[in-house]
Amino acid sequence: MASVSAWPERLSSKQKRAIKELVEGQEYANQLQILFHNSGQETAHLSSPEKEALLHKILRSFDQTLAVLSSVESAQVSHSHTASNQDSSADSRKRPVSKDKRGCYKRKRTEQAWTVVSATMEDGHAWRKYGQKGILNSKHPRSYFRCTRKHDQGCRATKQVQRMEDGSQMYRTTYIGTHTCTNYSSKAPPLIITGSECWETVDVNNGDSGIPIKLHRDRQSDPIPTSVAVKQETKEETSTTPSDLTDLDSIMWEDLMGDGFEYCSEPAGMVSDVYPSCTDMSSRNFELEFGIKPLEFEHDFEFDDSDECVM
DNA sequence: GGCATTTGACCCCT
DNA sequence: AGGGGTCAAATGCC
Repeated sequence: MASVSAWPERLSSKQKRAIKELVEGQEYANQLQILFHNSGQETAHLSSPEKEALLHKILRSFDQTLAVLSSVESAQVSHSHTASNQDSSADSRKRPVSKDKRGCYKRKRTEQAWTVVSATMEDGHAWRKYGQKGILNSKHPRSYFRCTRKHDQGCRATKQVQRMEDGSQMYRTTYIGTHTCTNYSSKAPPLIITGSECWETVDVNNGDSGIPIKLHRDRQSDPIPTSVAVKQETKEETSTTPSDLTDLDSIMWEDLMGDGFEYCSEPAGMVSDVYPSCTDMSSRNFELEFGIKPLEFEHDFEFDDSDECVM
């Protein structure tokens, strides 16, 4: 168990509190995992309310963390807006050119991300394309979209869409960040699930929406398509619980958490095989969320506390 | 005119 | 150093 005592000095109190909350959540998750491990054995007497209480503690911990991080972030955003408003006109396009400033930005590193394989790029949200790039060893370019509410509501959701390499008409869409806007139409998300290439795809019905969902099941260990996984990646420090997902995300989580779906509970070793693209931290978060194995948060990660690029 | 898309430039990260 | 992500001017569309 890592200690939380040796904070980097430059971390703000809020950031320290965020880390503390994460550590607490980790402890609760470990406890819960032990309970599940031992269920049916000597701790079978433990009531499910006890487990529920632990679960609530974990969720609360993540909520607190996200709240703290959000406040830190919004403070930084408002700070950068203040700075930029001082030296530029209202319309960024009309500001004195300064081509040097092009591309001046802070790359996002803290957003939750997950991948969806879909026959369509539509998902009920309004997106605006802001870029397209050819990707090395990929036949198809990758398109970059941001939420159309980015500016008026500060929604930070983005997505990347790329045609599948297998020649099918499917698109692999990576969502980064959750919608904080209220722009979501009632249109059901087309597809939810993704997995690694070693999983096979099974079509099932998506209830009212009439849009087929492709489930990826593990051929090796799960002959019956009950095991579903969302390839959820969390970049760096941010961890997300279903409770903080909004709109589309909530629906997705409900679909996944509802009857007939259960999360993979393969041994820890399998996790890295199934989710090869996850970063260290994201794997940990995945394991944490699914209670797969005990984990240790690194405390030497850094919050990006530097000033935003002034446009 | 307003908004979306295209596309080359620029910068971050590995 | 190079790939990938983002910016923003130019352009297109309604």
